[in-house]
Amino acid sequence: MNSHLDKINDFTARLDIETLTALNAISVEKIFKKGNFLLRQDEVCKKSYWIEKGIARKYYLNDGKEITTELYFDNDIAVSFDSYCLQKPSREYIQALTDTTILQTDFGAFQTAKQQFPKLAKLDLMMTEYYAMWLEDRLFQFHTMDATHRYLKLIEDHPYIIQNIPLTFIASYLGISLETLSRIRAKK
Amino acid sequence: MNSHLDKINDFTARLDIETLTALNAISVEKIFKKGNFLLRQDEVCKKSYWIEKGIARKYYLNDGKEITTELYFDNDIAVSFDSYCLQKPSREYIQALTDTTILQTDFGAFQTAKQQFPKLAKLDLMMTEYYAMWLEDRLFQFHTMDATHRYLKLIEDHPYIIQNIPLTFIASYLGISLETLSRIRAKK
DNA sequence: CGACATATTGAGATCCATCAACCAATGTGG
DNA sequence: CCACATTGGTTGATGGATCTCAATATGTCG
Repeated sequence: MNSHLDKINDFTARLDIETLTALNAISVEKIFKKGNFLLRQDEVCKKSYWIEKGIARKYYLNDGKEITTELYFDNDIAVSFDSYCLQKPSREYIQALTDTTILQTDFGAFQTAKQQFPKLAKLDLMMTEYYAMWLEDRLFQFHTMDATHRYLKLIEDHPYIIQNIPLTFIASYLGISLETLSRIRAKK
Repeated sequence: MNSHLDKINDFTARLDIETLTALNAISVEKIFKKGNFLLRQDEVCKKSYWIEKGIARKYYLNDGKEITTELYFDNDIAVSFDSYCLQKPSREYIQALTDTTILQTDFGAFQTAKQQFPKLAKLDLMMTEYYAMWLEDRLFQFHTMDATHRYLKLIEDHPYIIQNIPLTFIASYLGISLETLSRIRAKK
């Protein structure tokens, strides 16, 4: 799985200066304070957000309850995927959980840049593929693992997660109740 | 969600003759008998399979038990995604559930063709995006709906499914046991 | 210190899996 | 054309995992 991420990193590391310059030209650094929103429901996701430093989460409301769909750390890229691809209103919120430094890239400008710099188009495809594989893996976990195993897998992959993120968000990310998560943690 | 599929159909409908000819040149029609495998575990998925007519499923083995991850009908495209993208051995099987006519396209030839015909590259991205959105939606269902609602959603989206596919596969696709599915059906 | 968010713990209810028996339709070999 | 196996589906009893509601505890920060 991570071999694809390696491929992406390798690919970006080898980008020629012209392509990199073009990418920089359409990107802006921004800082979001803890609790602030990079994106809200019903807004169109017009930027991709590269998390330089900090923690963020993506979530939506279902029956008034927040369901966390993704957690972001350093070097992750955050978008509300269908809103970004289709440029339609987002069902999801993206929120900074700590003070977070972000490099945001404009959707429209990126589409234009892709036409001039084919490597950016290639990069776009690779990142989309990576996201699809990540989703497949997450689905696999929901399909085959119970709450305890999903939790163990999560802290195995991201040990630092428990120090930095409130349990409520982790529980909802794992698709279990806060109470169940608390009990799982009490046991082991 | 389906607006993206519309976009794809619209896009393919408008492809120029040169691009279409190139695509045809690297595609072959094949027929698989009911029960036969388009792809087995540990093989590399070197083709994409466009289902012209018939039904197929994708599944993997977990603890010796089959878990169905996707069901395919007319005009769906089947691949074992990570095996196809990374050209590494597949965890998944793809199997014809009826006699099935398929247009298969070679991975390597398609990569080459993409360089010559940018519209194929665009198409590749669009289809990958569509798959990611489909996965997001499926994850959403696992996250928010119980067995009954997942079943009702499935027959709402694909009413013909129950006439054509054994309950065992549908149950495992929904992430529930055969018995539970049977009881759900008995009720409503 | 007080106040509000965050986490733990307990008890009961609910969903669903598992195991096992059973049934109906279909196919096959003798 | 019958005896029997196979496949696909149903039904019942039981237990385990997890949710919900509610009470209590622990933080954390003004």
